[in-house]
Amino acid sequence: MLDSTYMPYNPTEIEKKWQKYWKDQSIFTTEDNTEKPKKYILDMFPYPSGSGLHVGHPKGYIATDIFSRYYRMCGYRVLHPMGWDAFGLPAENYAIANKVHPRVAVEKNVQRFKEQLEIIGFDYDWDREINTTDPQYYKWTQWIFLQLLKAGLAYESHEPINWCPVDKTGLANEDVENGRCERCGALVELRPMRQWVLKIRDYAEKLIDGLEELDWPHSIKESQRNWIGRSEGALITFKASNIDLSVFTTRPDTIFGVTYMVIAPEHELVERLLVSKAVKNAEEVREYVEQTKNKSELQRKEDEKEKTGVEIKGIQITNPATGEKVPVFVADYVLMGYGTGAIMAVPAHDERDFAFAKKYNLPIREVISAGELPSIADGKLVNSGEFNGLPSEEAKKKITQWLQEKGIGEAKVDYKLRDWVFSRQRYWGEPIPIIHCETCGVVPVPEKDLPVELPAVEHYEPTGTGESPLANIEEWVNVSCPNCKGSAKRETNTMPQWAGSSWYYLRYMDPKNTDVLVDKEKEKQWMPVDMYVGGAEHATRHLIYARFWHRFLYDQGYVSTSEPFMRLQHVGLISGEDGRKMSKRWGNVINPDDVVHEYGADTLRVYEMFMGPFSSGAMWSTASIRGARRFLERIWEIAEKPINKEEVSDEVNLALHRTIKRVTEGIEQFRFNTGIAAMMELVNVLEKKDFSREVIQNFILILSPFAPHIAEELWQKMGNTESIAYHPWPKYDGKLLSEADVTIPIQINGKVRGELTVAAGADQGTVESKARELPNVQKHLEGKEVRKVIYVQDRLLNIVVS
RNA sequence: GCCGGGAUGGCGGAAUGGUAUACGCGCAGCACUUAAAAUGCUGUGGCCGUAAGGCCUUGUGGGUUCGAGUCCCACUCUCGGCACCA
Repeated sequence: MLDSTYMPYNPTEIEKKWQKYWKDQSIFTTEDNTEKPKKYILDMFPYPSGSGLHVGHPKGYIATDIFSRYYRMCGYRVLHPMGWDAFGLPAENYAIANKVHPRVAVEKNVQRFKEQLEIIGFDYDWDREINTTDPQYYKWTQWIFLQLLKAGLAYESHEPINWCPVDKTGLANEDVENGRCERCGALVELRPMRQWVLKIRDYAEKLIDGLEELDWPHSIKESQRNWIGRSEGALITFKASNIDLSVFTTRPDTIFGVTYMVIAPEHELVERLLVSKAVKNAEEVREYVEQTKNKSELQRKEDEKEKTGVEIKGIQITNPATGEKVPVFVADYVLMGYGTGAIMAVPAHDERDFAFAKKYNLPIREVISAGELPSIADGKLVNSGEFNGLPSEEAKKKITQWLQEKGIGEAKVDYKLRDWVFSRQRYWGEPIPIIHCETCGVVPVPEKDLPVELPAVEHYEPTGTGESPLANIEEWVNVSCPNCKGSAKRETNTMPQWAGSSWYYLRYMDPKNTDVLVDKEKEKQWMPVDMYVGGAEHATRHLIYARFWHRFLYDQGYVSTSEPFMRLQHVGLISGEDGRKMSKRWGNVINPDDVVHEYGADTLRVYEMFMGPFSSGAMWSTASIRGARRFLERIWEIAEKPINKEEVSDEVNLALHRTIKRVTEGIEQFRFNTGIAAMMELVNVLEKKDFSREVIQNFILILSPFAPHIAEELWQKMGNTESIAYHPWPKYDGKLLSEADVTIPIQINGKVRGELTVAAGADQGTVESKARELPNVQKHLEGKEVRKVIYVQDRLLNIVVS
């Protein structure tokens, strides 16, 4: 019978109690003690949308919470902060839809998010909370932009860019998915516009090389490599009497197969040729160029199958390899955005050129022997003069060298990565700190005048004209030039949502000291981030942009590490019970507040970590969450059991140490599901066996990162007066584990016919003779000849018979 | 099309080349209850068998090995990323 002090498990009560205790006692204030080793554990900070959190959002935060609590107990000083990525279109659109100022909406949403996070019992140091929309924060976002400008990495461009007609703003390449706006799904148009652009391409090589040293998921590294898209090839200049045409190719070995050339319609050379009078069909060409201009990116992609183009008659270019004169086409299957915007066409060895050549009856000359045409594979060269017989690989080098000697070619590495279109024609973002002066031109705002604050306005809806709503605020726009004091206007474009998140991890190290980007000492104490956790959708946006800015700041000497995030883990999405993405639209949203009220925060935490591998997606299951609650209730009951023994049985002790090992490894490797399974197995043992005080104490310690409230409560009930959060993590006894008896299978011809429990390290003779005594083994050996005996110590015995 | 994952009971999933199906959910039977819920106990991959035990089983087909979910080859399906990228 349970004694009179027995209380049933009541999470509502104890969770409130411990959350208040942690707050009142500042338990999770970041430690300054630099004697301790550090761990910087970071979540991708959310942006506070109007709809609040659903149960999928906290999954990553639960993981970093467990991770940080674990390392704190292991004696590390831990930095585990949280903040708000509050600029950007969603916040602004929400504000417009609900007719409130974005600042007001953000404040309200932050409040709501914070409440939702707090009831889950996270160990965030809220003294370090940051918000990208705080002028003291974005002052430094603007400052970084000025440093990029100073370093020649920011420039104004008037090239056509992606324009979203619904969101009424320009977009970066990364914001376009299959020709549609990533955010709203509208078809993206091409618009020539004045834009601020960052030269991320200059960092392509460094961004690829830097991936080497990172402990990131393979898939993310591959995505980034893919996105940056490095290819090695040659830059070759083709000459005609009046023009030079420069092309990039990865297949210089096919140069003898060039039978025509193609220029993208947007190529500036087209216009130059048309005015030169050498062109006989200028009208026709001009018409084609006009036609393609009106095609959107998407239309161009849809037209993929049917290649179109028009020959520029009267112009011929000499193939330097053959000496042959070849025609020149304008065709939109050649993109202005990659390489030089012009290609040497090798129809025999390129599928696109092949299709085009077929359609326009152009010669197709095989120069690589590699099967049926068009063949894109490497092979041996044919029809290639002195290079005949060489394999492609070697020919690429030799031909490039030969072209170089002739002064018309060189080896060249090119990238798919586009420069970063950095301006948005919207209100809710960091103003770009630039002043346009009538006499001095582009003038950076002096650093002492930062931040350039976003003015308070009544109307912040997008204008749709390609100008930011800020352009209408005359008293803000009109300023005097910092150089000549003459009349000047502010830049009215704002920065993209990704700006503030490209350096926020630096601000957490010293959030109050906004006089510097980051304190040098503090930066050295904490960087790099040891564990970064967030969604996979950021693979080619945030994670590339942040690496780019960080690498730039490193090159400029502002930070001490070349990479910001050493280890990265992905959160797998939680979908609704119907298997669909959790969304209002499907009515399948599960609110974490409701789960906490019904089952408790500890149950939510344990359940989400137990659902499956951390980076895999999982479906929410209201039926399954009961299992997590039962697990905690059983622990509660076990802790109520009177302690009968101070001496521990070997069996229980072994079970405990096995569990400590598995939980320890589970946390370090982000395999929380198997860690929890290990603890469940221990519960199964402790329910049936007597155990000492030490056993249950150690169990509560390893449970505490997962279910901190119940752990603190039980810890206190056992007479401890200090928070469990800083109690040393138990160590498992490796010797105990390796010396324990082992049960090994006895196989005959690889089939299990029995098992034996023997002392660890038992020798073959002992095991074999014991095995031969087993009746079932004898039965299977009868009348058979033993050919071979395989013995793996502590693992198995396999008798091979014929 | 190219690049990268993945496929294990009714379900989520576990397994350094060494007893496949741990742990949980669900389900069934039993106990408690007037009853239900909750809780506890027992069972739970398939087939044969009263049992002991046997045979089969990790998407498909081959291979390496004493031994393969795990390694190799070919394929099917599936999920992500990229895609007229020269």
